[in-house]
Amino acid sequence: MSIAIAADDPVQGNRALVKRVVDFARDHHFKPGDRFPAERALAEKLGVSRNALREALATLESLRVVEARPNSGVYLRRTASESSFEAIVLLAELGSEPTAIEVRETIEVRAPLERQAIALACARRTETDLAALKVILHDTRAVLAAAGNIADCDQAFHLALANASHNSVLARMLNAFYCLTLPRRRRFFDDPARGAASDRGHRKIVAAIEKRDVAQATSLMDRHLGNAQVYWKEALEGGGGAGG
Amino acid sequence: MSIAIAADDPVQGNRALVKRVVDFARDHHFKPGDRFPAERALAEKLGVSRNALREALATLESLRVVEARPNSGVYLRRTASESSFEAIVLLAELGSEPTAIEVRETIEVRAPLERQAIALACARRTETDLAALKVILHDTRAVLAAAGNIADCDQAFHLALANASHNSVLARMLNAFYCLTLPRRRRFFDDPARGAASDRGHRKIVAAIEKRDVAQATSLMDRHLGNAQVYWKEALEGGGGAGG
DNA sequence: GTACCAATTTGGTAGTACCAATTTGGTAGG
DNA sequence: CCTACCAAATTGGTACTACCAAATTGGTAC
Repeated sequence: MSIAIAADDPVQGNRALVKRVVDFARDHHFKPGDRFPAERALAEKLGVSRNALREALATLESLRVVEARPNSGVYLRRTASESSFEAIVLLAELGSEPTAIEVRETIEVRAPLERQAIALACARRTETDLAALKVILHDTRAVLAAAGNIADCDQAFHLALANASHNSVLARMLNAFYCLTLPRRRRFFDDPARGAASDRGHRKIVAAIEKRDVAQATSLMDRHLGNAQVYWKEALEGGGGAGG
Repeated sequence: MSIAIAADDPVQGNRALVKRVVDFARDHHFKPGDRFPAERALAEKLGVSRNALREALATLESLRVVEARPNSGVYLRRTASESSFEAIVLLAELGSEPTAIEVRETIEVRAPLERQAIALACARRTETDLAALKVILHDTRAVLAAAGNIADCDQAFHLALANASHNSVLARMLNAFYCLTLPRRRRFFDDPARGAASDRGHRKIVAAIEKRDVAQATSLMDRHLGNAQVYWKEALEGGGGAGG
């Protein structure tokens, strides 16, 4: 198990144009159901070719943020809940930090998912899964010894946990959460003490998974996530970040 | 609260092309990390313009199914867990029924999300939320009286429940689940008896939410989802569908 | 064997043209 | 005055060509 995640691109290609289109809607105080200017006009206004704009619109349509009606126009979706969770992830990758509300909502959803993941992992984890988790713990200790930032290790740990649940849907969702919060987590782990505390929690969790002790593992995860939630709430008023 | 959901298009526009690109990878036994033919070559092979192909690739890239590397090529993402959950939803909308494994995994994820939604709904539901739920119950009874299919009512009910949780991230995810399973649910509710049983469960749940009784509401939801799971499992061997 | 350069290949972008369906606006007929 | 009808304009959908910059490739000169 390597530590290669999805989030890597520094706002490039048509991603930047996607952001500009979203910004256009925001700047013009678009409400759900509102219509965008015609493709030709919008392309000229944004200073790009119609092709490039259409690729951006295709992206936004696949995320159910907009809806293109032939011979009519491109419309903002009627409700936010219609659009995809991935839309938030995309915007986050684009540099738009999630709002305080989105962070709260994300925490509320992540907790039961992580709880389910660890419960399934206890039941289904293989020796390979266990070995992968232990390798990450080993790597984490190495980074901590060098007083480094363990954000990547932390992400790898939780992703390995999700994989150990042998539920790819769950893994996809949790991976999206990690991509969403990676920048904040990186800042959070600038404090090595937090990294060490997180690492201790991880080790206990791995031990519980090794014993297949569902009750203890979920209990440990609840505590682990509880710590994270406290930090997130601080971050929402102050300036820090959150851990996992 | 109307009953307007996202899933409506019968495979149109560039969605069809997206499916063809995915099918291309499947037919050629692509493995994670494999490279697609160059855009110009692939466009010709699929009999479409490079523009149309690029729009399809933009869609697949936003769903993290493929990755385009400039001056190199378009590659299938290394792992399935890297790609977005929305990718499954998109493919489902395209007509690719989810596999048995995906159905099992979906159930395992949906349950804790639905549980969280109802818990939050008990705490946060407004009178408006409650009224919306009751309107849907009323509509459902009307459909049942006409021996109709309550799949849309069922979806509206669970979506209203998600909205009552006042967590848009949760609502987005649950909405994705409903879009994913709508065709099967529609077949499931061809049997009016199942519709009536589902309706009874919904009414009890609304009563519990009205009393803000979290324990009872979650208990009722567990039972409600438990019924659905049984039917899903039957559907995986037999031919039916599942309810919610 | 090595260093270097030119041709090819790649995704990224722009521009133009056309199609089909819809909307719009005016006009002829009642 | 209203209706019915038709033509022009608008819209998203598609195709084709051309060019760019970066990377790869292959051969050549040293």
